[in-house]
Amino acid sequence: MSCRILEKLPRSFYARDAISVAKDLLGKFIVHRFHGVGYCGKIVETEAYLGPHDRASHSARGMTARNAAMFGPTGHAYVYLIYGVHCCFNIVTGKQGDGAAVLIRAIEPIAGTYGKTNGPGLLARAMNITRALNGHDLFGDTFYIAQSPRKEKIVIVRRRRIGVDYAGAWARRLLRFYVKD
DNA sequence: TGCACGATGAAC
DNA sequence: TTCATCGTGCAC
Repeated sequence: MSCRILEKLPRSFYARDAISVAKDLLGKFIVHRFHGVGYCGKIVETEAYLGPHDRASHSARGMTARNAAMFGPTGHAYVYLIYGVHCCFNIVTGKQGDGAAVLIRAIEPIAGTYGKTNGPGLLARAMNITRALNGHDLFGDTFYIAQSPRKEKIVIVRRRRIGVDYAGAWARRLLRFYVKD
């Protein structure tokens, strides 16, 4: 499959503010190899979670056993369980200790995926991303983010984040990004 | 030790 | 539109 030749994103890509990373991740590829199967998907929707000051963020209430990975080194994965059922895949951004991350909400299936991919829980399942990958460095050979193989023009749409109404003013900020259509 | 809640998904 | 479902975090 063509995913093998894709170039990994440099670590400096993630060492920026979550908003920039969330926008720039659109169109990039997630590659995951597991039990001999290669999963590959194009990122089409993300959300930025800025850090402890962002009330909608998991890091808003300080570091706990669950969200420790979110305060870890940039470019690592933060995978958590929501509603006791679904896994959600995030990428740590900024500097270590920032508690900032970008949630991957939807992908476009390229290879190896099964089922739907248009939701945080669904895409994790489709790509076999589990909590075993929590804290995983995204620069290994089995799980990483890669450049888009060809330069394509994408139209980015900004919207409010989903399911964070409890976060007050933070819930209204336009921190969700997706590719038009 | 108990309980309320949620960055959801699937059924109806 | 409604509900199942259960790991977390926090109250007691």
